[in-house]
Amino acid sequence: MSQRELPPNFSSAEVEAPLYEKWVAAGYFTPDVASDKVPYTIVIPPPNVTGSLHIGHALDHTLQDILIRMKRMKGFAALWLPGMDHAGIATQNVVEKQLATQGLSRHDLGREEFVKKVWEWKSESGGAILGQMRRLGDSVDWSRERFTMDEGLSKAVLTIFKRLYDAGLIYRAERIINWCPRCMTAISDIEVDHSDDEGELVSIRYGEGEDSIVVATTRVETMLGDAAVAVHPDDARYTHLIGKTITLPLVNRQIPIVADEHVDPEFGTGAVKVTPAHDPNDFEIGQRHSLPNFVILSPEAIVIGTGTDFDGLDRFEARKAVVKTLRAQGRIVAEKRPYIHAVGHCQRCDTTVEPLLSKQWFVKVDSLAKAAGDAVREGKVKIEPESLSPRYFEWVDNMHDWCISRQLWWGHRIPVWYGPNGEVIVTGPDENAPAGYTQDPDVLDTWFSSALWPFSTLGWPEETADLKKFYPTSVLVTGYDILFFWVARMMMFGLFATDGVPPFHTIMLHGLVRDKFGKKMSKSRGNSIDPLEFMDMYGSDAVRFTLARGANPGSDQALAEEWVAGSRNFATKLWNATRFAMMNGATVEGDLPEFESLNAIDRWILSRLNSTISEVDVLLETYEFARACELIYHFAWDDLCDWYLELSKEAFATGTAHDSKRVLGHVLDQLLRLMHPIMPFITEELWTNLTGGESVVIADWPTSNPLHEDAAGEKLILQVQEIITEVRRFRNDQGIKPSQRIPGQFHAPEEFARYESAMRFVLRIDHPEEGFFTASKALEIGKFKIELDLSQSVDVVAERARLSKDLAAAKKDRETAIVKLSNEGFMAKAPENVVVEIKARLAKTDSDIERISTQLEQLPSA
RNA sequence: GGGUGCUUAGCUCAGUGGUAGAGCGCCUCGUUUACACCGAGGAUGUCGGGGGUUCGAAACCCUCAGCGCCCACCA
Repeated sequence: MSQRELPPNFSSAEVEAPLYEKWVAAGYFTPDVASDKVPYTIVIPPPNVTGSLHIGHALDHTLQDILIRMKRMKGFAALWLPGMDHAGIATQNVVEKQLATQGLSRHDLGREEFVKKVWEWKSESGGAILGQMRRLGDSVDWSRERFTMDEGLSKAVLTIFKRLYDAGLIYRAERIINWCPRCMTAISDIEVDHSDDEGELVSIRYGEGEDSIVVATTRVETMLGDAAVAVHPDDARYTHLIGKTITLPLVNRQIPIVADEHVDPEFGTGAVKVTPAHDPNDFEIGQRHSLPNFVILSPEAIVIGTGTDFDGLDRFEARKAVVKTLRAQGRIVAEKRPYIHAVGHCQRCDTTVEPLLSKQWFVKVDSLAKAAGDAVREGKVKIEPESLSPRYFEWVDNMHDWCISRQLWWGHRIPVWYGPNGEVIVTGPDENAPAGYTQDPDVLDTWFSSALWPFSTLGWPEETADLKKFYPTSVLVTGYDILFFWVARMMMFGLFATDGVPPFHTIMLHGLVRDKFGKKMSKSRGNSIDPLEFMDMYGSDAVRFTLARGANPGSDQALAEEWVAGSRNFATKLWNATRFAMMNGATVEGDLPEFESLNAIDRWILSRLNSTISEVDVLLETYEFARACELIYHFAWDDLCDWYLELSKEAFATGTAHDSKRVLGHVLDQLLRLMHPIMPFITEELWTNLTGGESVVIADWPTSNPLHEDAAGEKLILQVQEIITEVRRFRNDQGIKPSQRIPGQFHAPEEFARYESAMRFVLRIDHPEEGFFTASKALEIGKFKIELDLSQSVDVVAERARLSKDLAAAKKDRETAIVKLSNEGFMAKAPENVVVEIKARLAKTDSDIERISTQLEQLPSA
């Protein structure tokens, strides 16, 4: 009769698309700028567009969407700032790789053609991602999409650049920067990943006889560019050499021996070779001692201009060759191999980064970073969870100047023009350089424009209505891994551009998604998870719920297919429960019956609903997604499905459930609203079917009702649950099948009388008939007693085992209670309520022990 | 080297002073009128080791051990 029914797959276009269109039609994605309520905005991160949805993006969007949906249901003018169309080096890399398959590089195409190709690729992949985000129920305002390269953002970039330049915070200088010989561009400090690699530490003797000195290096080839040898000024071993010159081997250049505080006399020989053009430390030493910069590597990292035979060799070939030659000359004093040391790699392509002397544009970060740190220190901006704020401070307080120029073609062109006579001008929006000027060929670091996101997307620098209404934004939700890249920079630029207004008041940081063993996901490991696959298999709601359920503030989450399957099961459970409720006439029509007039079962579920609503509300407001999901899960599954529906079945079956139909309708109505942000699609479908309402997306957020708090009702049902569980355990131990009906007689206190029939229904215990054999078996739970007529004899062995186990447990409880109560310290210092509780526990164990002992004695001796 | 976490049931993780929890997995029984993507029942942990504070510690302090992440210009 009952037919198995499964909900539709809410990730399929047929089911998801109409719901989505409905939300659009309901105006859900258009923020109500006229709303009186305080606006609520969330900033979403600009994902690295790679053409497919990364699980990390899915997590970002899920959490953000949950907050936005909740706020909109609460009546806020909530807005979600989009950020899909962001351009990074990653974007350029993808296209370069495509070109490489045809044996081409970007230089073969030329700047214009290349940018065109990137655009083409982006519109395809960007579109694909938009569609994928939609399947998660993403409540982004699509009309605000595509900001990166359009005029709106360009204007913001030009404005901020000029302001910073005029304020003296952008400058051009020749510095040692991180250079990627593969990408052929400068990259900033944080785009360099350090890893401990196997290298070599080679000690080389410079000079002859008494004036010789030994230096050690891991990059032997750089000795070709040495400009000096440095020692510590207080190092007695070398004082006689300071100021002298020495011959640099292979190159035969005379180089001075200088004294510099930077040198650590404890390390190695206490003498260090100085290569100002190829090492940041050495560059500084060079500056202090006016040393020349010998550039010996090309942008491709090929040795050049040394006048030696090594010219033309790749840096790594040159390293070997130089060692070989020096060894032949007897100048190698020691070689340590392998020598493990930190080596910088390009974050994008993993190529070993080369420190290179180069003329680049920088942002002077001192004042900006200070302000960014102070905003958090002064409490203007809160980092959630707070435990991650030291990470922020550590970085913001120790930041180097930020290299913002990139020798790439995709991105915002640096708005600096050079005149024929060496003039330098910066053009703001709507300004043009005079004829004959040429523009700087470099583009800006992608994070330069990203840092403008919170206000550029709102129309800044224009004083738009959106900007007035929604800036500063309320909360930024993102992974902690992006704290330095993006968050700190938004803080710096936001504070600068808007005269001290921080771009958001809360930074909510979530963790990273890892595989089911808690291991980092990586392509090479093959443990990457594709959220789209899971959405296809289990539905978008299941993926969302899984991600939200795992999102404990600031900590990583392990994700496996089993969890997603479990969430899908939960969705199915909800689907079936609602279907069952509606079959039994659950309704939202009319007023809720007077609370006091309801039976304890109804009052209990309303009371439980009440506390669930208030707790979930608090948890979501404090970004405790995982705990909110747990509460909802257990309320829906345990309280509602396993207990309320089971206990109400008898009333529904006998047609005596008028009030319960209304209560059940109310509970589901409220529960579905509460769950909507977490499982948008299925709740929309169920809620509209149940209530006939237009859309749950525009329904009011549920509020707790203090009148529905009912401690007495909860206590009574708790006892009913204990009784039922005990009887079930007995039946199970006795090997009585769940479906087998047995006759039984209830002896219970007055307050249980009203619920006897419900309990009989659940327990499958029939009223006694003629010939009822009362002596067969009596179960006692507290003051409650059930006599059962077992047609077969009682399984004495099983029953003895069961009772013995209960007895042992009770005795153990009694023991711990007695120990506590006879402890003078405890009695003197423990708070009153704890003492009362322990005393009650003791009383209970006393009566339990007596009852169980009696039962044991009455058992036939096998 | 600096910073910061973690160590609780087979696995992944909750749990900030009052008798140890969840999900998954495992064992037994079961098509009972929502649901086998299910129901009922069950087993499983001296809460990393050692000290200390406290009437009472998984939780607070010290220490040791192991693991992780971030940052870092030590040749």
